[in-house]
Amino acid sequence: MIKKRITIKQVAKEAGVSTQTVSRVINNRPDVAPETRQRVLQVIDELGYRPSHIARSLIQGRSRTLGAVGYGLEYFGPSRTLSGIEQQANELGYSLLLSLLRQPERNDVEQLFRHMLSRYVDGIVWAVPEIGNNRDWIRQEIPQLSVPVVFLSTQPRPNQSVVAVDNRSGGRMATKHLLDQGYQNIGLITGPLDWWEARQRQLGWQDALKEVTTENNLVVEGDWTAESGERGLHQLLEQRPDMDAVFVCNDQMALGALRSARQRGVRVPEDLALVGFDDIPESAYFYPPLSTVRQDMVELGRCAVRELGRMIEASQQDKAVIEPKTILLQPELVVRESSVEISRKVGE
Amino acid sequence: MIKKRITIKQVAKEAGVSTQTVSRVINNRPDVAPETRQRVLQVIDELGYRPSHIARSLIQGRSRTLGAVGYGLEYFGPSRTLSGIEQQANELGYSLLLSLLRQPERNDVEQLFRHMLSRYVDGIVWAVPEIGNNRDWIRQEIPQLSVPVVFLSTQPRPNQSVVAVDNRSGGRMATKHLLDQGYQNIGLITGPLDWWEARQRQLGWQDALKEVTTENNLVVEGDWTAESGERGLHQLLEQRPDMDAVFVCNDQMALGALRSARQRGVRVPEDLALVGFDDIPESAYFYPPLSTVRQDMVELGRCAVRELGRMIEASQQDKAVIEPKTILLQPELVVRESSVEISRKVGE
DNA sequence: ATGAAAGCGCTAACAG
DNA sequence: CTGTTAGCGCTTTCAT
Repeated sequence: MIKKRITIKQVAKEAGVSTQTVSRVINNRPDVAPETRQRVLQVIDELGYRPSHIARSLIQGRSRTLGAVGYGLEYFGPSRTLSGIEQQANELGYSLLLSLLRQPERNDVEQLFRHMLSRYVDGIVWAVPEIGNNRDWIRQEIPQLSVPVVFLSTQPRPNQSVVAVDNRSGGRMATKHLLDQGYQNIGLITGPLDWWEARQRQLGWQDALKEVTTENNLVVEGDWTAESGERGLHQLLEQRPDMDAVFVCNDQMALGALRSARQRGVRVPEDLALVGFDDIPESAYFYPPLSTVRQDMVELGRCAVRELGRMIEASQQDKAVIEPKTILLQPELVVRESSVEISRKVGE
Repeated sequence: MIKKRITIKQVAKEAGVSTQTVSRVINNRPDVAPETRQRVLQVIDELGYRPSHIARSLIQGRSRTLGAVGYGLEYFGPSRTLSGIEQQANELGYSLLLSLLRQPERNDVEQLFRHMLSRYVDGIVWAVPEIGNNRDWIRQEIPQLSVPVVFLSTQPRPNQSVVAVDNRSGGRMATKHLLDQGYQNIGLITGPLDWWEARQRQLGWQDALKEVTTENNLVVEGDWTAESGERGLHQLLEQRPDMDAVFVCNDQMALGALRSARQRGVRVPEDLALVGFDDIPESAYFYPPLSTVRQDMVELGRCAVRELGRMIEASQQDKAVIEPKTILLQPELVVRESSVEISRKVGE
């Protein structure tokens, strides 16, 4: 049952060559005589030999492994992102060392980094939302850090590589769409405002309304949950009975808002139009189907890993360190019934 | 910028001791003089030394890393499960090497295992649903495998450790609940029947109906998507206009069924009761709120890792190899409005 | 309580 | 084309 690991030495002995030659074979080096190669390959097969990645890592100081730090896997976005990260890492020939944060607000970054570095990760994808000042460590830690890091969904910073969805643009799209449909008083249910992404969506809403009066009582802060969306809409409608549309900053809260509307006898979209954010698979089946802003989280993850791969390559070749980039992915408006003028006309 | 790794040697030299002593200190061995320890610790701190996990793994033949193989992270269940796996692994002091399968039906298991073993994982959590015969490899591969493996959501097999939710019991609960509420003709929208879990839920439905006639035209096969739930209910209602309740095998399909009912003017639960499966966060906000069967996927993952940890310990100590266990987690019925008799009475 | 030697499994840098 | 010699960073003997 307890198999002893078969080493390059045993293969070498069995094949009557040096370990070097075996090494050359398993690394597909060209400078091996075809027959020798054949023989070695056969012995490898017979013995069931498999190279030790660990030994290689030790020598080369790199492990072909990427560290991924995530948060909130229970939500739709983050799990898609991780999926994208894994896919791209895999395609680039990297393994993934996964760590999940439980308290994204204040994280013991130092220890986490140490942990990953002690495992010789070649780079790190930081897929944790920027909340409060949970990025303050960057300035202190990063300069001493010996591997490239890419940040996801983070406010762009000089000298850092960041990949994010353009939430502001998304918020603008959603709001502009509502204006285009003829709605006048457009409320906002935000995410928790210590989240950078939530603030960006709010800014987008403001952008779109800039020429219209932007009043304070059109905004309520939610916490991403359906429950907060339900409460949020109640409150908003109390404050502003004349409100005829709301940009709700994620689909879950929009679902809550939908219930809220139903309970108050407010028809969507006839009396009130709603646009969400995220395009979770369920939102097409809400009642009514929810207009929303789709962000391609899988692509976000892939994109981050691609960028990280580039940085790793560059640092390996000791070229001038690659210029940190900020990549913004554009979201896409998905129009469904919860915001469509045509229903509105019919309804009124 | 390019930091050279600080080694135990440098620390030893700086502290005026041998590398051994340093090793003892960083491993918290008792046999070091207090003063020596102090000195070494101080040098470690000054130099910013961090032990290399890789070197340790090479020597000890273990890496304190668990391999996790997953699938379908974009769905609610699997991502929760992974979250649980990561949590428990972390608490037990293990890192996680993550691999995601893209085609769960036919997977190149061999290569994946090799990959993980070459990285000296101490054990593997196989969190891929059992679909078709994508477990056939077990008999061939496992005996030769040198590390413990725990299978999630897999049909229990002799000599394998399996942790799964009791889907059959869940199906029974859901159906029995509908019977208890006085519904008579209870249909079924299943998941894809090449999934073991889907078949189990179906068996649960059959169990509950065993004394009632179980007719074939009460069953439709879905594919877990809302769309298939929508189609499924249409078809079922065509076939059996007398049907007054349906157990829908996941919440997404139930959402589709809800729409289907609405479109046909069928009231839920007055004309038709619905029970789902999973208890995704949204289902409490469906219209009407969905009764469902909750499974604790986080606990599933945790439980699997705990079991794996035990197996690893045992194999390390070379005790008689631990007896493979099958652990079944019980799901829990969550009753909401989509199946409640009281509404029914009111409605009729 | 501490140190010296050996080596985990492999590759880099030379030689030949 | 192939072999030799080091040594990655650490721990495990076994001394002392």
